[in-house]
Amino acid sequence: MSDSIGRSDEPPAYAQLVLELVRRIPPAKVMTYGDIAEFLERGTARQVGAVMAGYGSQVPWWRVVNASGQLPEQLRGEAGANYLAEGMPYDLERERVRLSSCRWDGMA
DNA sequence: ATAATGACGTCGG
DNA sequence: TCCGACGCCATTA
Repeated sequence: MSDSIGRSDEPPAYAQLVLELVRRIPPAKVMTYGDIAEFLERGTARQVGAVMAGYGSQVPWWRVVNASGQLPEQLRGEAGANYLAEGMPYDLERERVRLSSCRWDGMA
């Protein structure tokens, strides 16, 4: 066990913080990995990426993109479908969202 | 203890 | 705009 709590197989505390935040990103809005780390004042963009890689499937993962408004090659297809479905400002040609108009600051 | 590895980010050319 | 070099930092080898 890595920690004394050793409690079950649920996501580590940090992962839960990230997942909670991702869950509240409104439809047609996104946050970058770096935005999330900054908002939580915890971890770094890389850390957030690691959380998404491990538990992303449990949340609206397509609303978390890199600073270029993109996701890894393999997820672009599925993400694109969601973007179109919720009206996300999306550049089909470059396969990336327009951060200038859909970036969310974390405030409702 | 050292090195490689990532759903990353900034900067310079 | 695109791309490579670096910096970053927990995790894994």
